[in-house]
Amino acid sequence: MNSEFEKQWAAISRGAVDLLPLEEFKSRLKQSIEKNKPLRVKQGFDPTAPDIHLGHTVGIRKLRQFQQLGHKIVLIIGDYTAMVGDPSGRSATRPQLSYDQIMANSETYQKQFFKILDKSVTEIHYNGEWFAKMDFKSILELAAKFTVARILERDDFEKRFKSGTPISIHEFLYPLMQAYDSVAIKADVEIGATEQKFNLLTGREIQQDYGVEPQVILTLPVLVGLDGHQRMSKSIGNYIGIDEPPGEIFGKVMSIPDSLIYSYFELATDIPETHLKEIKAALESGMTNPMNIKKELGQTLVAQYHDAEAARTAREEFERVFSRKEIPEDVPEFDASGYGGRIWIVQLLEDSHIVNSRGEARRLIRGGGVSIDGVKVTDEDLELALKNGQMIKAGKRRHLKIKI
RNA sequence: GGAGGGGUUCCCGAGUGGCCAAAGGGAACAGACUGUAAAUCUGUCGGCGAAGCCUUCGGAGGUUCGAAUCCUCCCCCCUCCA
Repeated sequence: MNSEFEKQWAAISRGAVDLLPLEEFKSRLKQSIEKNKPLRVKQGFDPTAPDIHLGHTVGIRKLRQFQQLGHKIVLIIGDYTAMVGDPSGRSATRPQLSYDQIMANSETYQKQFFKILDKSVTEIHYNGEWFAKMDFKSILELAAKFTVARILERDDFEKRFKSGTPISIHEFLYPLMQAYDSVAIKADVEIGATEQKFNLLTGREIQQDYGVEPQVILTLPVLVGLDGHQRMSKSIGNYIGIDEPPGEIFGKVMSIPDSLIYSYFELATDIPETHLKEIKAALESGMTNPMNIKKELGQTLVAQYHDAEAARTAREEFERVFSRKEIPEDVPEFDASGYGGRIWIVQLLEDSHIVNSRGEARRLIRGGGVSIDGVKVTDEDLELALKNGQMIKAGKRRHLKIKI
């Protein structure tokens, strides 16, 4: 029994930043093992965008570990909280989404969750299940359980308040809603990123107010996005979606700053501990070209969300197109048969939607970014004699094959 | 309700009558280089076959030869007081 606890504790605490309150957490786990009663482990996701990205997977992968240890995972799809938008870590109010948009997103969310989690043993709830039924009186009761001073303890609110950035009342409700989710599903454990700590702890207090045994909490590091500074987020656009095509995932991985390589391995992949150590050593020694380690990261992630074959292809494709500057495998064709054999290059770029405007086409040409069959275009007035199979390249990623 | 301060291009932010398609930074895109769609450096960064013209500085009117800049009304945000 004791060794079972040690085993579980090691798995659970790996990679975690905070386990609070620590002793309570341990005893809850012990009890669960002794009584053979799985812990109810909760995490909420607001379907504010159609994609689950690598940042989400940090938590989801932790959930899977719990699941593999036999605990009960309870996913909350925050259809109601999404209408507020979690202000955590944000410096401005989120735009409010329409309900239809939210529902459409939650569809894709569910599909993507179960790329990682085992659907058959996962409990899933929309928080609209309870919030839609709440009347105003119940909302007042909930709101009365917390004070403005307490909520202003939260760093992001405090900053906004002090700097005079608007905070709407409904944003104050967010932590209470998330906390109430824990009441509704009787969570034993709630997990989230470190920036969620306040919300998670609020859950404890509100649960007690409603006579439910308070949850313990587990926080995980925030995954930094492609830009290397801000947290990975859909709204910032610095993310890798797990549903993206192999080439996209691989390419985006290659675009992260070298400094992020290790944390991506640590937080977003399944590689064993021993290999993780090797990677750390390799990065620190400077003996290995970080590019190669990054390629391995890209391949690992593609394999994780597609398969090993796709990963290999993505890598080969990347090496072909970007390292050797050759032509990619699949180039979109453009039917240019209607031009009578000749076309102004700028017009061609615009008509094929490879650029957004003629101005952009001109600029690209001036900057030396356009080539035809490998020959750089220097004249923006060029009247191109069209040939079947001609390859047009605009910038490093946009290719076009002429079809007549 | 009162007093004051604001709303500028994707974002932040400068600009208070012509030199403003609007400084600077960020993002983005491109080029060079390379060890990568890293880093670094350089360039571009509203639209138009490019000449000038058109659209843009919260909205609608107005003053003026000329308005992001001045006036009027309206909308929105912030601060302090009540």
